[in-house]
Amino acid sequence: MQKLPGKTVERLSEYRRTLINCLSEGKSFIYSHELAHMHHKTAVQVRRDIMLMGFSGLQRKGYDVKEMIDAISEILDSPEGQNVAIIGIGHLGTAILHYFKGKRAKLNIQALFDTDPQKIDRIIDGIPCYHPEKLDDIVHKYRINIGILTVPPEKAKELKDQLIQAGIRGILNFTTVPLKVPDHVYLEEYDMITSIEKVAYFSGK
Amino acid sequence: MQKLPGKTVERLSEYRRTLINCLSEGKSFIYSHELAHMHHKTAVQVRRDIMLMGFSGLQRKGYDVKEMIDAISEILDSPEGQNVAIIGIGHLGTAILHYFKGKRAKLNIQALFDTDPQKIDRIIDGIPCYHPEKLDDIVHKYRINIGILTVPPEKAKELKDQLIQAGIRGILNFTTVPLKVPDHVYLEEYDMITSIEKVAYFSGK
DNA sequence: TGATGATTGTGTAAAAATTAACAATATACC
DNA sequence: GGTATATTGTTAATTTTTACACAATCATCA
Repeated sequence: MQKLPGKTVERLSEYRRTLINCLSEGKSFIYSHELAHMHHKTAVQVRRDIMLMGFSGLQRKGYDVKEMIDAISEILDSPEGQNVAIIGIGHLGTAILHYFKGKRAKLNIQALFDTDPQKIDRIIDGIPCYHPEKLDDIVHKYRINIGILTVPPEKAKELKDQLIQAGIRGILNFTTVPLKVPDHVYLEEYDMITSIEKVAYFSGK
Repeated sequence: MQKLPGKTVERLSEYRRTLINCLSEGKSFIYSHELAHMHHKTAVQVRRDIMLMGFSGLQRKGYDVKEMIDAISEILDSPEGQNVAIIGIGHLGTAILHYFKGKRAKLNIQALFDTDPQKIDRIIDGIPCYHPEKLDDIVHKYRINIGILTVPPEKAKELKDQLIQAGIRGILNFTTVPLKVPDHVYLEEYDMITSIEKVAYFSGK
């Protein structure tokens, strides 16, 4: 299937989380306007997103929560699963590890990398941590295709290059340095400072 | 001045960081296409952003780096500065604290909040940490107007309400729960899981 | 000093994203 | 069983964002 717009993908991911909560609360049907309200979106947008992914609801009853979770998972999760590495196990890397662990069956954090001797060759929260010099080996061995970069800015470029060299397909860059990647690698960047500055700007007079 | 588009504000924040690096490397002028290239943007977009904020460069010489930093700061930084609190000093809260500390003269992290007895009434990285029951007092005392929420999802709503009750103007929500806020409060939400799922989606076949 | 060429600034066009509008339809109620 | 009504699905309109195109301008160098 044709790739969906990035914005729609983001929203589907968000909807899914909410839907999982709904299900656990025993709610089995949901209206577009309910879901919209929970996400500061409009009902039309929710319906359009759902339409774009090829799912449908029942008129006057809304959407079957369980079916919709499955439909979103069908889109977002690759069937064979994907393996993830976190590069840089400082506070941010650790936060991501905790947030994520066990939440998504199809996204497995397989390896951590850090230069801290206290961490190298230890198991951290169930996941082994290695020295970055082993990056190439481990990426191949565990078929890792996604790297999450949470290293200090001065190391970002070097490790990005190593990840690409090792054949990674996607990078999520949390460092403050914008990175360049070749076309066959998907790059997503997020910058906390920017978010904070944006809040500061819009919450000021 | 009229508020700029959110996207432009984000880019200005990013440009500023790059420009500060340029300056520290002794680069005193920069072309729109150079800045664009560093940020995966087009030169036109950079020029338009600069135009929107009312700054100008010199034809054939580009933009004066120092002047442009000042121009962006004029836009993004409120002159009297803004005071920030981080609510939840787990790994993520700590990461933000470290990332941010001392980086922006006009955004002062004034207080931390956490329920961990090990942290309450201690100074963490130079900033005092309090029990959330003191939130209202401290927000007023230090004139805090921005709150960064990095608490477990089940506590998000309650602490959001307390922040708003205390008169906060902007919230940056890093929890996985979408929040509702009244119109006079600016809300920015970021969800790591969504970013990772987006990378997984677009880096898959 | 005059021609050249690179770069900015910006009106206009294009593309992308969002919203409005409304037909189709299934449910609930009488 | 018939009617009213709430909700979906989708086309069309609108708005927002980005890119194109090019005139204006100023350093540079012959």
